[in-house]
Amino acid sequence: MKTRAKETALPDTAADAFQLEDFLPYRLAVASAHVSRLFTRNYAENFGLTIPEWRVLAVVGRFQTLSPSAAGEWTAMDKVKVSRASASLVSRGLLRQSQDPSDGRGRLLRLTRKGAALHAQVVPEALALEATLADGLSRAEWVSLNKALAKLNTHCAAIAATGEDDEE
Amino acid sequence: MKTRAKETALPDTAADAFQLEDFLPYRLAVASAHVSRLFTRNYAENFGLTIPEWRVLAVVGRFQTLSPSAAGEWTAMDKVKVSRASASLVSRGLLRQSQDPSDGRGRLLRLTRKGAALHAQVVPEALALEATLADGLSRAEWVSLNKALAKLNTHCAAIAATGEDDEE
DNA sequence: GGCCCTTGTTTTCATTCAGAACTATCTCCC
DNA sequence: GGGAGATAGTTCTGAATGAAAACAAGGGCC
Repeated sequence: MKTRAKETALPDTAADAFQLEDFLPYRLAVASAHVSRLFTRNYAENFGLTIPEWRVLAVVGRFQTLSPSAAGEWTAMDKVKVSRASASLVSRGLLRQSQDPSDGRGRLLRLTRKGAALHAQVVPEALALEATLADGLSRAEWVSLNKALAKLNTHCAAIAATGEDDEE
Repeated sequence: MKTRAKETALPDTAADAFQLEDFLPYRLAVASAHVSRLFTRNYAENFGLTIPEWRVLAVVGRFQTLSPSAAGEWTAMDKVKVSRASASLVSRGLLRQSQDPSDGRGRLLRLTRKGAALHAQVVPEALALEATLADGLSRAEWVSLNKALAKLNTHCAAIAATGEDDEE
């Protein structure tokens, strides 16, 4: 455009006009990083929890009893991450892990009394932080953001699935 | 106390009902991780670029000449990340770094011919991948997602700013 | 019983990140 | 003009994260 004559005369005007800040993956990554940092700090400072630990706590608190693999599905974490997070929670007396009586390989996760108390304390806090975020948007925007993200997630999962098939 | 009653008005009932998958920070983190992985793979396999490198490339390509600190602002990265990314780009002959004649501390980033060629090649690819993501949503959903994320970003920045003031 | 699958834990190695230290330069102000 | 302090960038450090594979222990099916 302006200095086009100086350097290359390539037909890449589209590339020159590219604005990173309007690029959805960028926006998404930045938003997620912002929000994650907000939550990480809050969980770490007030409860000594990492995000994986918080997720396991949340999902076990919801289902009372859960296998690690089921926890992994609900929290979108792989088994390694679930294993580490629950080991940490167990070591702090927040979670109890027992054998699955119906399957020798399986384990069952369950909150201790202490873990349940923490859960009851953390959830409202998380919702409050979420509400703080929601304050920046109108109700309609908030709802549509949630819907769009949910849809994007399923769409990404679909893309990733087809990608795996193609590879190799 | 498993499912003692369907609904009691106690605070911990709210905690029991908490669904991680409807929690916006969770949705956002999962979506961002999905999308980031998609792009990371693509950039790495096809162009040998990491995401920070791609961001620097994009923003320098747009402004022709840019200081590292300005690049950091445009890419939402700290100076350390910019420094590493540009060092890597320089070492591969994609970027040139020179002294700022008006300030001995400052540097100026600028694409080499090779870097400009890569830029012209990567941007359409990125837009194509973005379009693939957009395919999963209606046009209106896509637009509102973008708007909502932009708004969320500015709101987060505001929250973080006030947080910093309070601390210590 | 033998073979292969699944569940879950642990290890390893490379990458990543936040924080702080460090170099060099500029600006302000005495 | 010369220090104190701020700023631009780079480098270093230790912790966290990730992917991938090794490993242990059971289960299911022939």
